[in-house]
Amino acid sequence: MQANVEFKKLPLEFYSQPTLELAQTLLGKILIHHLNGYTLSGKIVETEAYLTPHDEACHAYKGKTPRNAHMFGHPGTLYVYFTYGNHFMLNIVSEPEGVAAAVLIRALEPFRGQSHMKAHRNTEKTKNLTNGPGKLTQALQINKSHSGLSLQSNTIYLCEPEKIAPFEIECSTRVGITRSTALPWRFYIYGNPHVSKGKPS
DNA sequence: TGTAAGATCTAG
DNA sequence: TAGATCTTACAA
Repeated sequence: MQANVEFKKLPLEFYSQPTLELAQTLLGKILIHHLNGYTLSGKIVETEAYLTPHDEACHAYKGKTPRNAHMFGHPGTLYVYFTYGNHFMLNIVSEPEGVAAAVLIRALEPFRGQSHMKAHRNTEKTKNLTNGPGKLTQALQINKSHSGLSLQSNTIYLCEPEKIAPFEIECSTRVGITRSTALPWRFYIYGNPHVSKGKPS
């Protein structure tokens, strides 16, 4: 008997939709990471879209570099990068190969493996585990070595939740950037307590 | 080889 | 509210 069949892995074609639509449809999906024999998972509650060629805030706006190469890859690939000396950012690559676009996962609602997440984050507050892009990668132990990994792998992947509670999608300007700040490409589940404290203008 | 900037977080 | 922290990119 397989007890672990309650979730259905999202097919590759799911990631082929336009980036702005993908950023919205990713809300409510379950992100799963199998690590050292246990499972860490959470529901996506906040995303941001980054899309060339019109987005100056996108890492690949000035062209392809070794750092952002995965952003040009297949849809459904992970793009993880390191910033501010301390933090990894988790992105899901979208658009056909050769087009630089990705959706940043900004916040999760913790689901499985919360005790492990608390240990990774060195905190006891569930609310403080994954309510920010740097926090969720620390809680789920995601780092640069995962960049370029396919979401069809059995290590990290996305699933459709068994029951989908109705929710309202809210959009706003993006957080923490200095260029293209007017684009309303941040999406989150309205009223969810795990959404990060963004300061949209 | 040197310098500046950055999709953040935490403590005070 | 400001500082920590270090990788990446770019110019000389």
